[in-house]
Amino acid sequence: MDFKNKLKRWYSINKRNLPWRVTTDPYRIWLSEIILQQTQVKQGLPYYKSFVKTYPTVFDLANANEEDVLKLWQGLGYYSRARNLHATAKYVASELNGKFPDNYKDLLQLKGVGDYTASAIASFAFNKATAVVDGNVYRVLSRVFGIETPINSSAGIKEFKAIAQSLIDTKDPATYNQAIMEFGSVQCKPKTPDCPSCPFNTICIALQKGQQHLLPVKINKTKVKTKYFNYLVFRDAKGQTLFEKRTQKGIWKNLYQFPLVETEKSLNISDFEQLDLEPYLKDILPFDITLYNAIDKIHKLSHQHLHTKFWIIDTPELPKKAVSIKTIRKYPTSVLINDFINEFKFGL
DNA sequence: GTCCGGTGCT
DNA sequence: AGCACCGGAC
Repeated sequence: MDFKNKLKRWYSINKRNLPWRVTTDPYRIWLSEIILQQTQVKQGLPYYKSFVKTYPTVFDLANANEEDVLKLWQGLGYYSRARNLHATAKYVASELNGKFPDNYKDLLQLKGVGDYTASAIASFAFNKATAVVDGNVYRVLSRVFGIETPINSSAGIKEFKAIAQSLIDTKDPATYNQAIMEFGSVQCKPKTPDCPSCPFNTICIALQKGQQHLLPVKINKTKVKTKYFNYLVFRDAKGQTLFEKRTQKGIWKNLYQFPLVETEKSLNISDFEQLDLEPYLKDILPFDITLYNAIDKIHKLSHQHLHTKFWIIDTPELPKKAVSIKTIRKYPTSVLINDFINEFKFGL
């Protein structure tokens, strides 16, 4: 049996009864698809019901106040969906006589309708053979066929769309589309796929390799944050400095560093003098401050760019916890601090 | 805490 | 291509 027939057999046994699956009314299908974007069935279902009840037709929704629509949407999140929903209802009601477009290309023009939703409505309401590709489809196809192209790359988006389209049942595209998404949602789940009972467990490439959890591949898009670090490099008459353990979680936990002040932006000397350094300087007076590096030293980590300044603070006497500068190389520290120590040499 | 997920905008 | 938008599951 081929992929689509196995899938449809699985679906006929395992499908949930959901109200948008027993209608071909484009309005209700569109409404359900907008609600279900970025939203699980369990969370979206009560909203779907209340929208259908409050606004049984696209004209009812078009005639509503935006505030009332937003109120009904309250709690679902991504509120631009509700604003787009209302705008599209008004457009369909007034410009299209209440008739939704019946094909992928025209559906795509509607506000709030992207590639997935246009394909979904075209197939569910108009029986067009346009394959849907949502998060479930990416997961199922990448695992069953062992496709490692990142799903959030332009190559991956094209590749998965083409594969989905090649697998679709052209005789009954609506059922096929429902089936593959339901399968991804119920059986081929992100964290705990039920492989032992899976109809594809004899052909699934990911299962053969034991790599279900590694697929689909996503490019790490952890955005790089810019942070501004100011290290306070104290020196006293006895050749001591303050060097302390970084105990907070995150980078460099349990490594040693000079006292650190993180700021919102890069500081010049007068900014620095405005800072409230009370917690660092309460036992330390008088002092003289100079900036070691006028240009920020930029230290790059995978997810952070640290713009760093080293402030040299001379003072006659430091508190008891101060350590001899001669000993600081013995402490574990970051490359950033180590490079500074090697470069600055503390005038030695 | 981290992961998950479509569309619109730039 | 990168980011903003939100709430829930785990």
